[in-house]
Amino acid sequence: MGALRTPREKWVEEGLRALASGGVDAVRVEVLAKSLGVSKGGFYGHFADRDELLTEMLDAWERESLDDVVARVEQESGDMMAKVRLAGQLTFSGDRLLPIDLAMRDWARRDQAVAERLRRVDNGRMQLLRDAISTFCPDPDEVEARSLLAFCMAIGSHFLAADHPGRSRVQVMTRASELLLTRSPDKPDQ
Amino acid sequence: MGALRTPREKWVEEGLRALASGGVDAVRVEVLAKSLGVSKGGFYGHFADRDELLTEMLDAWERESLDDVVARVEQESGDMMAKVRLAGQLTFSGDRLLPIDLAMRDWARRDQAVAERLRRVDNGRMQLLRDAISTFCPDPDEVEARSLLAFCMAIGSHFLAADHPGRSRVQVMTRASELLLTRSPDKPDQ
DNA sequence: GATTGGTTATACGGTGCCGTATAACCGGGA
DNA sequence: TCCCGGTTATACGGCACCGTATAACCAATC
Repeated sequence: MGALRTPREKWVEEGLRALASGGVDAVRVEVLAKSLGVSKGGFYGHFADRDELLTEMLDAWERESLDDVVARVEQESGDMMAKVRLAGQLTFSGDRLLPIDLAMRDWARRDQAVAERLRRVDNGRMQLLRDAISTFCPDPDEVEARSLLAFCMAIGSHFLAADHPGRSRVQVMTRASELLLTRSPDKPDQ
Repeated sequence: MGALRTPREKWVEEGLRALASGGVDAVRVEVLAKSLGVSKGGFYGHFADRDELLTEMLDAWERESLDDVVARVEQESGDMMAKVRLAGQLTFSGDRLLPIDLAMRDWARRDQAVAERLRRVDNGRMQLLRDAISTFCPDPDEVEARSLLAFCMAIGSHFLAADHPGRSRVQVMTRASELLLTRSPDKPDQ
């Protein structure tokens, strides 16, 4: 029998790379073939059509950015806060997952199936935030609000183009994180 | 002389509509023509090529979502907080500007020229937030952090798919806004 | 080393889009 | 009314991509 010379995973991997750098519309099988140094002939041995590749990409991404991440986070020894930091590092730094994540979010706005996947992933991440913030914030409504703000910042900052005169973006984000992830002084009862 | 039957602005308008619902890659000359009930013949009388339409769309959007908005905001009679609310309403509610805004942000990630436009627009909006938050928050670093968080929430919430068990998204955002746009109790000096 | 099965290159028809060319159209000025 | 210039429809060649068909290929097995 012939061996798998460029297996399914190669196509998925290259597809995610194309998605990250050019959006869904940049995922073209003939383009991927050229990037892999291969003709598109073999593609249709692995996939029925382009759509099948796209859902395969969704599967791979969901697994990698949700299941794999929570697996690694759960065996983290530190406290809740350390777990959140680890999860953030795993998915939002490194040049691989972040651009894919952002592209997925734009894609999800126009495709219901993608939105569903994203919902699963985001719910997983939100739960991490809730657990961490709950350790110092007693009001569940405020926990939810802070979690949303933290998540929105992690994502939204990549979609913002504003400058911060005299400061760097990371400086501002560091300060913002302190506001969100730190016990605020007790409010005087009003 | 012949009259302008479907003038430049019509094409730009339809282009922005396509951008809003399908991203830049959905802005196709022949598609717009069909939407306008016209053949593409006339298009190339107004524009040299598709790129010229795209930059024209950028011009129109920048004008409408920055210049027009600040003009209307400046003649708002209320306090700073009211101005921010008005600006937010003008650009983030209504079904017109918001989807265009989101599409622009994704586009900007792959096109430097678009990123420049977005920067101008975002800087204008950030300044509104700074001015408003400064009225009750004395620490300029914290003003910057709160402004970033508020802006990130306004944008990022549209890219998040997470649920909030037992609450609605607007409820959580309302609570989050209170956290950001309201004086927090003085910290005990530590 | 011949067989065999999946894997691959190549060629093909079809489609959607770009930008050009050309001729028909049409309303205001002579 | 007749021209005239800009506006438009239509047709065209080109390109990129899809999915199919077919034959060459190649590694494992016999």
